[in-house]
Amino acid sequence: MAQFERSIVWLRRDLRLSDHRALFEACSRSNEVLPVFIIDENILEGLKKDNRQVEFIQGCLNELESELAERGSRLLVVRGKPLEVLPQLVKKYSVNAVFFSHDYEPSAKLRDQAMMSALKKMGVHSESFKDQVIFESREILGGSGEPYKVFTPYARNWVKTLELNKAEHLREYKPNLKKLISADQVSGKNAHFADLGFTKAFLFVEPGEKVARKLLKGFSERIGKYHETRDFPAINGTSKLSPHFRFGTLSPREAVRFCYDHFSAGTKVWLNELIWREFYQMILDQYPHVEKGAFKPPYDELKWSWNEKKFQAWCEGRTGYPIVDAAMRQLNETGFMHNRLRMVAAMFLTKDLLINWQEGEKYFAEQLLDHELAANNGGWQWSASTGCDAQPYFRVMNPISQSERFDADGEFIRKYVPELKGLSSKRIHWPHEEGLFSTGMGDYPEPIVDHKEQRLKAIAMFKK
DNA sequence: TGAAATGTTGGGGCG
DNA sequence: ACGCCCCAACATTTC
Repeated sequence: MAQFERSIVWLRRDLRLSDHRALFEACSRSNEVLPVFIIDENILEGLKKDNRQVEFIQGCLNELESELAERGSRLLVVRGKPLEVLPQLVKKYSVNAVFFSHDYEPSAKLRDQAMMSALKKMGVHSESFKDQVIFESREILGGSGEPYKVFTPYARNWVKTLELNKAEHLREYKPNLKKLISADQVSGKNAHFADLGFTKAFLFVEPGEKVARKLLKGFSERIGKYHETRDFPAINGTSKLSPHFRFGTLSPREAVRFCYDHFSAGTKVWLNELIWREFYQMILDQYPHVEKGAFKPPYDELKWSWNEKKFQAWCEGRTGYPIVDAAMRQLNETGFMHNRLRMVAAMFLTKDLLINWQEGEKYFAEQLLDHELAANNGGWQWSASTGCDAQPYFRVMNPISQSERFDADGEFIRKYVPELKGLSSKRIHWPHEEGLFSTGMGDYPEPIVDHKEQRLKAIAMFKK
C-alpha cells in the first residue's frame, strides 16, 4: 500500500529522469506521480528574449515531454508564480504530496520555505531531497564543527567522507517510472517559453539528459589527460558538462561514479573541480551575504574605479589585450568561457581596470549558459581577492604571460580575434610593441590601460 | 590556480 | 694563472 495516492514531483533544476532522488521517492511512495515544471514568472522578469538558459531549459522540457509521452505519461508545464500555481494544481489534481530537490540559492530557499508552509496549511505533505550535490553544506565540517572557509582542507575531508561510505553516497536512485501518471489524466496544453516571446539562442552544448550522458561517455576518452590539457583554451580538454550540472540533466552522483570507474591522474583533477562546485554551493548556503558583498566584509570598503567606457570595452572584447578580448568574445558569441580565461578576464577587470568585481559577476551571469550564482560569485571573489580562499591581493595575473603560457601559438586568439589572424605566434600576444607593430591588424584597438601601472595601483588600493 | 624584484652562483671572455 | 666583469640560470624574497 503506497503512502500517497497521488503526488507531484516539482522539477526545477533537476531536469532528468534517471538517478533522481525526489522522483525516486515520489514513485516509491505514491500510486501515481505527476511531474510538473513551472515557468516561473518571478524569475523571467527583465531577462533578454534570446536568453541562453531559457533556450536550454526549453530543450530539456521538450526532451522530458517526449520521453514521458513514450511511456504514456506526460510532463505538465505551466506558467505563473509557483506559490500561486502549485497549490492550484494540488487542488485540481487532488494531490496528497509534493516532492522536489533542495536548492541552495537564497531566493530559492525563501521560495521553497514559503511553498512548504503553504502546502502544510492545505494539509498536503511536502518533502525535499539532496540532489545537486554529493554533500550538503553541513555534511562536511571542520574540526570545530564549523563549515570550512578554505578549499583544500574541505576537499580532503570531502573525499575522506565519501570513501568512508561510497556505495551509499553514490547510490543510484532509479525511479520506478511505471508510477508516472497516465497522460489522459492530465488536461490542458503545456506552456512554452516561446509564449512569453523568448526566441532561439545559440547553445554551445545541446540540452537534455541524453546529450549529457553522451558527453560524459565521450569525455571518458579524454579525461585521462584532463590534468594536462584543461588549462589550454585551444585544446578540447574540458568536459563542457557545466550546463548539464547547472540544470541537473546529469546526476552529480553519476559524475562521481564515473570518476571512480575511470580513475586516473586526470580524473582526480576533474573530481577536484566537482568538489569546487560543491564548495561554493556550501559557501553560498552557509554565508549567504556573499551574494551581496565580499566574503570578508572589510573588503566592501575597497575604492573601485567605475568607468563606463572601459567596462564596455571589456564586455565587448576591445581592451587591446588579445587574450582578454578573445575570452570576452568567446563568451559573447557562445555563452561559454574557458575556465582559465575566466580567471584571466576577471583579474583584468578587477586588477587592471580596477572595476568592482560585482559588475563582472553580473555580466557573466547574463552571458554564461552554465551560470550558477554560487560558482560565479565564488570565482569572482577569488579573482578579486575578496573571498574565502582568495588569491592574495598581490597575486595579479599578467594577461600577456598568461597568453604566452596557455595559448602559446595564438590559436585561440586567432579564432576569436580575427583582426590578429595574420600575426606570428610570438607577436600575437602583444601586438602593440614599438617596432613590432605589423599591418593587417584591421581596427584592433590600442590597449586601454597599461598593465604594469594598473597592477601597482591595484596593490596600492588593497593596501589601504 | 602569480609575477616582479632581488639575490646567488658559476661559466666564460678578456686583459 | 689570476682577477674582474658580464650575464644567464636559478633561487629567494617581496608585493
